[in-house]
Amino acid sequence: MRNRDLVLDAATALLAEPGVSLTVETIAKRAGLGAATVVRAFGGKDALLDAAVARLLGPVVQRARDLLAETTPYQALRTFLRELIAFQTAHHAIHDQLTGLDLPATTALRADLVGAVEDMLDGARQDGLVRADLDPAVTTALIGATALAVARAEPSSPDLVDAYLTVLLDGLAPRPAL
Amino acid sequence: MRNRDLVLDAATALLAEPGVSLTVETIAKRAGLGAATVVRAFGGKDALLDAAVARLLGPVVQRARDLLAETTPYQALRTFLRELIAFQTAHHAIHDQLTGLDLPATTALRADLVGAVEDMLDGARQDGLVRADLDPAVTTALIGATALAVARAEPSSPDLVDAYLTVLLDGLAPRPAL
Amino acid sequence: MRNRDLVLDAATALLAEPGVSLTVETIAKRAGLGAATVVRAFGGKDALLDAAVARLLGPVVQRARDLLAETTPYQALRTFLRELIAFQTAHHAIHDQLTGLDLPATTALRADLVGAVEDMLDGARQDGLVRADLDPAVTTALIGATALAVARAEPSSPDLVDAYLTVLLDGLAPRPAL
Amino acid sequence: MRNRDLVLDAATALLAEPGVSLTVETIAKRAGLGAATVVRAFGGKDALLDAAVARLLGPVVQRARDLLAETTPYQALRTFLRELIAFQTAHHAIHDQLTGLDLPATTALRADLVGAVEDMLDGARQDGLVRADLDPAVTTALIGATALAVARAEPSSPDLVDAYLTVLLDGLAPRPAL
DNA sequence: AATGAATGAGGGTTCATTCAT
DNA sequence: GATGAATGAACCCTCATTCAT
Repeated sequence: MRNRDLVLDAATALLAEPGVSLTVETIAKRAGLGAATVVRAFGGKDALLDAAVARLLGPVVQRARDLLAETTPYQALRTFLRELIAFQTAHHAIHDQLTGLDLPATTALRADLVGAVEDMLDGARQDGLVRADLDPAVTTALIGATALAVARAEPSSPDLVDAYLTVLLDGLAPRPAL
Repeated sequence: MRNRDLVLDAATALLAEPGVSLTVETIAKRAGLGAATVVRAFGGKDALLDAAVARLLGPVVQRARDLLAETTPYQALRTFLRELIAFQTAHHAIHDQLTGLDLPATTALRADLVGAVEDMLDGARQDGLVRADLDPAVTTALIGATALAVARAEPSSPDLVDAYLTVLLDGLAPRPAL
Repeated sequence: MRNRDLVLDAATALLAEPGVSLTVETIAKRAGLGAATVVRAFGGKDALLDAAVARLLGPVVQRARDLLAETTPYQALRTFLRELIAFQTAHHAIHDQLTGLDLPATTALRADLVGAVEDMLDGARQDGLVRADLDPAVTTALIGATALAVARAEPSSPDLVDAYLTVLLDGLAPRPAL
Repeated sequence: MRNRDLVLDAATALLAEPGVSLTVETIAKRAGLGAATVVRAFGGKDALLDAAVARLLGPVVQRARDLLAETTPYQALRTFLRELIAFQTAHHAIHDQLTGLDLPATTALRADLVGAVEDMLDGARQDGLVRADLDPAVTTALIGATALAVARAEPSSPDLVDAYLTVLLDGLAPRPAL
């Protein structure tokens, strides 16, 4: 069963390469296995990709939870957003090829991740560091959508990420009294 | 050729319908033509979709230029961003199905559009309405990436768009003197 | 669309050859076409076989109805059973390869055929030529099951058919008064 | 080898369950063994199924011989046919999944079984209880084919079996003198 | 010029069988 | 001797593209 890991490694690697086909055959070849073996090990392409993405996403969610426990919500948000973008940049192709597939584990982890970001935002709002005139859920959705987009922007540059974080956090800051 | 328009209309309509297959046959059926006619009229699926997307994007670019001529850069930016997001929301599926295709006309128009936004930003910056501590090109890229993402967010809601524009423009505002 | 007939002819021919694989590729090769063409013409293997079998079964059902109209029920039964067996013998493999497939047209025609046989039996019973101590539906089922089996027996011989009809009809005759 | 029995038990059980896949893996899982073990124990799927069916058929043949020794041929025939049908009904799927396979042991046992039925028929004919105007071999073939079909009829009902035996035996009875 | 028809390439999946452990 | 793992072959199906009509 160590081949499960071989397959997941191969799928992960391909997920990080933009423009790749991401067929079962491609994954199998990358793993040094036959296509049938790959299918058999996971029971279908969807399940395979679900497992691969979930394996990638798991540590990210954990990191969000850890940051929430270790530091202030606002600081957690700053740090986590930067890391999240770095992660998504590194796995550039994740979202591209996955539309229309049934990925229950991935969906669940994404919900966890959204929840963690919402917790960060709520805490920061209570600490007076995030404006209170925006709906929390909408704000979380906004961050989720835009962070992903920044990570996947072509070409991706550190400057873009810096600019994003600057604009976002300044835009989220409480409005100064007039 | 009148059929070119029929095909483009059909492709445009299908581009706006999420979850549709967007095969040559589907487009042809929608256009009331045979599949071979569709291919022959454009020389391939990529060229067809390129033409369809370009035809959609053309008026958008023109609108950006018009706004620049009619009003202040900052106001043009505000108005255009909202309209751009509405446009992309309406043609939700555009980006989904187009990854990996070769679309030269679309690429060129996107460059035009980016240029127009950059002009808006430059003008607004010179008017003192946008912060000057961010690289113009990077800022434009940031807007391009995030506006697209907000438009394609699931579920799309007017609240999300409002929150996006609020946070973005506040985040882009010049920093108050301390 | 004359290729629909080509495909149906090929499928019919293969249906008559015992031991053949009856794959889409086999059918296509027999028809002198590509496999994709065959699938495209019918929308799937099941639909193709359904059409082929239905095309075979249609005249058989019609013949049953004609016999009912032309002659006495008992005579119709005698004649039809012999012809039915001859038909099934000629298309030996029909039933073998079709278990588990979804064949709506075939199923409907089989129901028609069963209905016709039941009409023959009912009429013959009322004419006093078939015993009245057996349930009509059960008797029809009995004939259907056994006629098919006789037709598919290996090796099939005219003697077997003769013996079957003799035994069946004698066995179905009204019991003589003691 | 004790595993041979495990495998045969599993195969036998699956043979009795209609709608089951009857793959090597399914059989192995049912037997609590690995698929490779199953194949190695018999040298192939055909041999495995041949052994399984033969093991089922053995007692049936023996029962036929016992009945011939214990009672009159006609009574043996009546009893055996009912039991044979019950047996085949219970192992409904036997014939469905076995077409096209090479099963020498099964074939041999079927020949034995046919021989026993022929003996029953011959005896009954000599006792004046079965008509003499039909070829013995053909009559045996007729019974073999139809009994199997009745057993496999869908839906199987006791009424159908009763009707079959009634019609068959009445049809096989000597013709009354005119 | 238009198209119905055809298809080659490619995708996912199943399964009996083989082999290293 | 037993098996988890691997796989080649085979199957059904989709689709952009080509071609004879």
